[in-house]
Amino acid sequence: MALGKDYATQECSIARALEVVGERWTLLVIRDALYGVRRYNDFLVHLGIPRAVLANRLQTLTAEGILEKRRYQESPPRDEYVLTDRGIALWPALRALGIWGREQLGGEPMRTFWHADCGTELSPYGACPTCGALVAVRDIDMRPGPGLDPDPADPVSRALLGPRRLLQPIETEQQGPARRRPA
Amino acid sequence: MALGKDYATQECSIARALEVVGERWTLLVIRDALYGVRRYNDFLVHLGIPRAVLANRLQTLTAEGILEKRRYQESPPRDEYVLTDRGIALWPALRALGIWGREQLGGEPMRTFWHADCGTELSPYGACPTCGALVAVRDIDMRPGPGLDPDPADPVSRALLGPRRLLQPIETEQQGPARRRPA
DNA sequence: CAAGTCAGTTCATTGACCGAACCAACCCCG
DNA sequence: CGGGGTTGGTTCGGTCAATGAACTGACTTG
Repeated sequence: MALGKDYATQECSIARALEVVGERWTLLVIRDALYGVRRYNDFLVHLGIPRAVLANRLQTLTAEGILEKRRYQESPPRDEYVLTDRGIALWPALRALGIWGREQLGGEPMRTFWHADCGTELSPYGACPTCGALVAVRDIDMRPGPGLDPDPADPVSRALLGPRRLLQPIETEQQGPARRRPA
Repeated sequence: MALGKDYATQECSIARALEVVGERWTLLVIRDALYGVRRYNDFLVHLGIPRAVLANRLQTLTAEGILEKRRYQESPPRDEYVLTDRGIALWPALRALGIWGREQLGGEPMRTFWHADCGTELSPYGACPTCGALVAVRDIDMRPGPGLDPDPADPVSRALLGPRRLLQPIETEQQGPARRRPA
């Protein structure tokens, strides 16, 4: 949201959090990053966000220490954006929002979350009913739920069809340059 | 945020939740409502939100079934805005955001939350360590924390100084009409 | 009736978002 | 080397929302 001057005067941790991650699109970028999206173009097509806004959000989130920009190849220089611990710590907030959305706005669950170590589905607040303890984000398996309606035209959406570990990088088929077309 | 057309295409409960409560100021209005704020003017001065935006948000939230508009006196007709169950259900998401804000952005806790029945401070995810179970929002006591820096000019801020039950309506001193001034 | 409160609405200005176009670096193929 | 293609941006005009200040209208009290 970036309430600018007004949020700054708020005597509240919630307001300060929203000052950083409350802007339009920001939490969805972080959600995608948790799902394993790391590259500019993957965010772009999966979110349907305007290019300028995405560039702005990635820069802001990097400056806030929520994402880290990392060179992952040199030949054509390419960077990826990876969540830091500070970004990963937003998982409980995102999950709480998602649960509210499903319970209150109706619909089948789109994705379900499981403790990878023991195969139990997570409780609403992220604990494992079998183990009793909170589950680290890296130990969470995400599986498609009955309400999921993927977009076949979107490589990221396709990559998220199978069960996946959270934060595990998505491999969209690199289409490489200059492929001659069939016709 | 109200991503408008774009959020609608998102195959995700988080996006649908943000479509409803993600706009600027919206979550802060709901936070205040959880703290017991109910009246237009109290939201106005406590949040420092532009009047037009507040009116818009209250109307939207009422239409979404998150707030309920209620006539509480007739002589000058006055309405108050009270959280519905759907609105109260946002408490875990707001708490998760607040915890992230405090842990990641630094600072002392502004407010602490306790199980009213047994006097134990709540765990980060809203459970009572003593009783073991989740605590209903109405059974939560809010107490000022070390980081709280109240604004003496704001009646709501003053009313929130003492320990309070969540959702318990705030009584700002009704100043009534037409008071002659000291000078 | 004057003065003041509460809950808005109206309005001009500013800023953010949007979509499309454009650009630069690079890579491969012929 | 040139053409075509991809990635990751930036630039630009149009539009839409937020902001702050002023105004309205119902009401009440002195």
